[in-house]
Amino acid sequence: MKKGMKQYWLMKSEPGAYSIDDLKKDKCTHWEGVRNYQARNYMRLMKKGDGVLFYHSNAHPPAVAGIAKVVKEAYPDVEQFNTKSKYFDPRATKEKPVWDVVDIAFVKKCKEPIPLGVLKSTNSLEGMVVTQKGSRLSIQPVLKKHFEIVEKMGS
DNA sequence: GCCAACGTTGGC
DNA sequence: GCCAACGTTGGC
Repeated sequence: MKKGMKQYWLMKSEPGAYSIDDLKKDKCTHWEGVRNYQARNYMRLMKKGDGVLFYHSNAHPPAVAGIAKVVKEAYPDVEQFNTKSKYFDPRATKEKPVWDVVDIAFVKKCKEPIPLGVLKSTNSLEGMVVTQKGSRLSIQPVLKKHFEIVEKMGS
């Protein structure tokens, strides 16, 4: 990836836990609680300004609900040090943190959420990770062309 | 609520 | 290092 080249991602959240409306209200949030190495590694690749498809998982239907952007690149998740937190990790130390967060900001909400079923049946989105069977990863890379198609579908 | 698809853990 | 058991995610 060339320096300065904008990248695109999809980030999943259960709307009952944190929805696009919560992000709209908050304007900006720490994406805390990622406890999967592959997802963490993708977060570490994120650059300020990258585009994010905000996806509602475990929703009815599951759908892309809006657009966000990266405003702060990966830094340690304070919850891993908090013994009271469900995200506490006894292996993590301040010197050697294990888990990171990024900060994302609200950009816009889709006029209508774009259901997973529609993404799957859109030929031009073929190969998009979220449409593949068993795609549980909570953070996924998205191709520029796919991001732009989905963004257009939501406006 | 079911279950497929993973990821993680721990015994060996 | 292998792999069975277990836990979690998330669509349906």
